Amino acid sequence: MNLPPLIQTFVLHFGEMGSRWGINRTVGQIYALIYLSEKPLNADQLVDALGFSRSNIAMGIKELVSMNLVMLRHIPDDRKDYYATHDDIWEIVRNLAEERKKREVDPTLSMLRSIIMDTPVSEEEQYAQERMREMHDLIEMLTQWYDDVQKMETDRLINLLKMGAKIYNLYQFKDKLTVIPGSKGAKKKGSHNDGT
Amino acid sequence: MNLPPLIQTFVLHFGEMGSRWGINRTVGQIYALIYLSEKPLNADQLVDALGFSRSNIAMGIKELVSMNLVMLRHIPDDRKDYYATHDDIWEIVRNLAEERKKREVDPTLSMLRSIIMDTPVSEEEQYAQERMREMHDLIEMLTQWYDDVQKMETDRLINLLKMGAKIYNLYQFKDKLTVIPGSKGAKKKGSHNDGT
DNA sequence: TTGTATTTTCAGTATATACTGAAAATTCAG
DNA sequence: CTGAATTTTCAGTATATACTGAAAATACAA
Repeated sequence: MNLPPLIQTFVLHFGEMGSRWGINRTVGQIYALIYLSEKPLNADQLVDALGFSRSNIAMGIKELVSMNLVMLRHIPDDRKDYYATHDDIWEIVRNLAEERKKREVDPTLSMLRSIIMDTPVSEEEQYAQERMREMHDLIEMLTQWYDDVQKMETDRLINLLKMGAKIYNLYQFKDKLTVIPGSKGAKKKGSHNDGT
Repeated sequence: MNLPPLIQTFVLHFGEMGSRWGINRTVGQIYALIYLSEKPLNADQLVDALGFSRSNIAMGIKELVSMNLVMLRHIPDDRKDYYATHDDIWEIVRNLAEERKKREVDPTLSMLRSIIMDTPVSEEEQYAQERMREMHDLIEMLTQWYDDVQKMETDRLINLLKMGAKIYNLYQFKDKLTVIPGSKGAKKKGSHNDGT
């Protein structure tokens, strides 16, 4: 590996963290390097820069493409495949979240759904099923929230994040608020939907 | 392994999902079984139920305790150590989130912090550093939001989640809202803090 | 103390995952 | 078509991680 020091530090870090994020070292390093590169990169450039075998790089790229974390690009008069990340880092976060949900949450949710349909045959199973139902309801609530947020445009989302917990201070007074007469599109007191 | 079918399905699922969640099979199964059990369990009961070696169970318990996912309990007139999960599932979610942040986010954030202090020596490094700064700012925004939310009491948090994206509809009208005179503790129009 | 119950550690082994090189498949210019 | 450039596949090998059994450490009743 022969990279500028700043870039090398970042690339190695992503390689090491890979295992904690559910990807392997190669995939982590490939992603890091593409993320930092202004221009799309091809497989040979990745081989040269990172020192993995051609086949390992190919597999890594394949995984990243399937996760929607890197995109195939073509350069005029060049037969090679080039790869780039999204320019918009928020798009990256959305894809990451989507990927994790698919891999880490959805299978559990469907397992829970089916299991809480079954009839418990003992005291012990009855308690266990109750615990599973709690978990199921909680995950469903969180994923519902996630779906709502996932739909928001980036700038709205940023505003919401910046508000942080303060948003709740607004929320808790919702029944005490009213609208200045004449404000276009504003809701009347009591006409809100509390989401239950 | 000899468990009631409902429980066995759940336990095996947690074992399989373990790798995707950054824990191993043993740890996943141990956690699942303790979570479903009404009473605290000791290491021998876990060995009998799951069929792993005593030492493997001990290591698994140790890891779960260090993650704050299971707690040591003692039963009168019994020298054995018993373990239980939190009754409150929201407490579990908080601990899980905290653990993931520590393992998956904090190291990257500190790497980024130090690297964006350095002086880039080339065009290439300059672009890379800009990308890193974007990532740093985004992660910092997300963790700030997370810290805010982490501090909230459970019932407030649930209300907030149930509101989902609808909260933003309230937020965007904040400047058009006023307070019914006499409402205790309510804020006046324009007196809010927009978090910037 | 001593002896027994219990937990923890750790070197060795098994299993799972990552990685490679060679060969096969695909793509596309001529 | 043909054949060179390029990508993909996959069996074999290397590396990393999980797991075990035996031995050491700890806890505590007598």
